[in-house]
Amino acid sequence: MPDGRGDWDGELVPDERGRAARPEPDCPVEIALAAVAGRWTTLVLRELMHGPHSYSDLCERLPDISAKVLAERLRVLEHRGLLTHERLRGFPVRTRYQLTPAGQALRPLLIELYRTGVAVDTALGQRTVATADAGRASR
Amino acid sequence: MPDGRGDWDGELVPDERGRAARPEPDCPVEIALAAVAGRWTTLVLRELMHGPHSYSDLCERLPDISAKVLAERLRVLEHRGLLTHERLRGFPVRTRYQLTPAGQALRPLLIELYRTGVAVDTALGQRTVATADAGRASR
DNA sequence: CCGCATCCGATTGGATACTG
DNA sequence: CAGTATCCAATCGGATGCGG
Repeated sequence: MPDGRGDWDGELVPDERGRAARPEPDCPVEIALAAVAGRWTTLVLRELMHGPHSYSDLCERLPDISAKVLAERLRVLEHRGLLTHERLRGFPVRTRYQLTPAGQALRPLLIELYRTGVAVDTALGQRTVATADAGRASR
Repeated sequence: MPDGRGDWDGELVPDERGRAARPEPDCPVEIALAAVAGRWTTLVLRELMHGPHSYSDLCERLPDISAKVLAERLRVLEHRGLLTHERLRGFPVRTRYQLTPAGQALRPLLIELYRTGVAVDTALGQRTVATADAGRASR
């Protein structure tokens, strides 16, 4: 075996890029994680998933995000090719943020994140009942 | 509408917990993100997905992770109920880290992260080609 | 073998104030 | 309306060294 390990799980690690021994930026898992990383990012993506929005649209729908962080998230998402922005002429000025196909490709991931969160929650609930003292190791 | 919005996407936001206007710790998406958050975390999970491992097993398979970070990841994952550890008697001492059912519930998410990373990559490749054309045509 | 303690540079995200 | 600029406290992750 090239990497000295023959016990890879083909479902979990379908090809060579998933066998990295360290976090590599070109590993698909890292690419996906980077796309949704950072506080507020998934919420911004959620809003953009149902169509283009202006900056102030996003501010309204996410009232507690600061201008700095929102601008930063949009900048990074654009830099990664996940969205584009377009300045619309007229007054007042508006900007239209819109997901690219690459950005829309994140939709199944958001759905899976939600589903997994529910599944973990459920499993923890079961565990609390099943092994009532297993989770109290930390302090 | 309770929240003044009737345009929620039922696939993306199946229930009330996904409609938060801010990152809430009890939102399923946040729960799942928290589980895989942090550098090295998905790699540690990947290793534990195919069975229990000792601390030094993990060190060997992830040679570049520092002891501090590995211990920290294991501590947090345990605190979240995603794994358990068990000290095995004998010499030398060994510790057995093992995923709980809640931890195993992360498997589909890891698979989806990989799949999404590939999809984003592919879409970006397409876009480079597509916008290269569009750019020539429109500009 | 299995970690924890400490130090430290870098990054993060929030608050506030200001501009085209 | 759509952001930028600056400051700041908190967290993160890596390195090193030590203890059970």
